Amino acid sequence: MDRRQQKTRSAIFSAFSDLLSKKSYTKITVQDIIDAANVGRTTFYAHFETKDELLREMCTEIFDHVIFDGLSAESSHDYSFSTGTPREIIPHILFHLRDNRKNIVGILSCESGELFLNYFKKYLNELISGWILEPPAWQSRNIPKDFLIDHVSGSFVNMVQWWIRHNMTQSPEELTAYFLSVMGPILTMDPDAETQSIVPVSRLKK
Amino acid sequence: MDRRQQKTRSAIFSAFSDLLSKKSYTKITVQDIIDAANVGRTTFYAHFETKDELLREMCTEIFDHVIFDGLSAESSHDYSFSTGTPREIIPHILFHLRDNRKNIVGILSCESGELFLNYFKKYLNELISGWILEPPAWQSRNIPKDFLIDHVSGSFVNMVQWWIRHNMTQSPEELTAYFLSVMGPILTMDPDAETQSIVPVSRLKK
DNA sequence: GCGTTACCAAACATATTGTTTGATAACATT
DNA sequence: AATGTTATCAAACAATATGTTTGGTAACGC
Repeated sequence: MDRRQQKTRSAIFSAFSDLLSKKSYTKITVQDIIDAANVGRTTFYAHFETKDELLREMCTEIFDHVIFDGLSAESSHDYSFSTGTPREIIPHILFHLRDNRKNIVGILSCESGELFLNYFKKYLNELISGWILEPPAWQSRNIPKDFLIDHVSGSFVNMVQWWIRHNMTQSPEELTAYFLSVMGPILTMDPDAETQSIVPVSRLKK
Repeated sequence: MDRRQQKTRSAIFSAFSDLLSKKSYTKITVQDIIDAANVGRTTFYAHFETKDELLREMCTEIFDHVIFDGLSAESSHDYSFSTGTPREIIPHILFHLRDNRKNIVGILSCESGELFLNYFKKYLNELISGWILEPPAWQSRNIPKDFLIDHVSGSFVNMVQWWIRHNMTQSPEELTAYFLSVMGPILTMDPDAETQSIVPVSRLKK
């Protein structure tokens, strides 16, 4: 890809990210972005059709290259997430989120964060659907599986929002413990399931 | 209040609600609302300073007069929610939501629903904070109480979204059962707690 | 070095916003 | 029923945002 394109693209992303930390998405105009990124009007529209598409692409970029790339690169060559338990993967994702807080917090901490989190949730659904305990247990209670998936991914992004509101002071491990606790027996792919659902706290506090 | 004001106000609310079911909040212009409500430009701005304020007021109105009025009117004269268990109150709220689906679905089913749901969540927090099991059980795991409250209310609005995506086909009781199940032992104000919480993991594993 | 391509400023038509005007009619009050 | 008040309206307004077109410049890949 042409270096000029890359430069422009990242200038726009960066400017947009900055603006999002100051203003709500709705109030940001294309003109604002153009000014902040210091690019020509024509150039902006050559890259993105609308402001909405800019947001969408930025979300995709962050999740693809920042969060999940790290995952697949470190754990194995498998690009899917079938390897790894929630207990391993969750803190991993949280670490990456915290590492990229500069890029992410601006987007999440304002009104527009909701849009971003929707994309996040969609990404997570694929991952999480493999974590839900299969038929015998939960299905037998006639709770639809897609309800459970939606509950787990919704709870996850909800937790991330909570984390950010608290300035990410908790450690990823701590947060993972919270999460697995409130998920209770829904997630049971974890080999050591009995330590998972409850209590590790004694160990945590040491 | 002047009848003309009421008429205008509800005309705007109604028009806005209709528009929200067709377009995303961002794409709706004040002009659209004015045209749909068939009111003068000046009139709109006499009622609402901005489109955002219109949304905010509409949310407040719905939650105040539609959802929670019904609650306090039927259960007791107590305006707070300290009476009643989650098992009683949750289906109650869900009923009211479904009764008013015409007003609500439009707001929730599109992108702008996120804004609305944020208001919803704030309303719920007060109610839910009374439902969280106190110290002995959950607190001892060192999970912050505000995390739990946020998790419960977040899960609730998440569920409502899921419900709407499924055209509210499930009954409020069914949905309540789902909810209490996934909440597990977090909510234990319910007298008959054993049927409420999930399950006895031992039973699960059989 | 050459052809391609991204970039830019400037100007453009169109649409939206929020305000001001002055006139009309519905309203509450007596 | 008369009166003073107030909500409504259309029309016009300036200011701003959107998205497109133009033609010229400079960086790029090969």
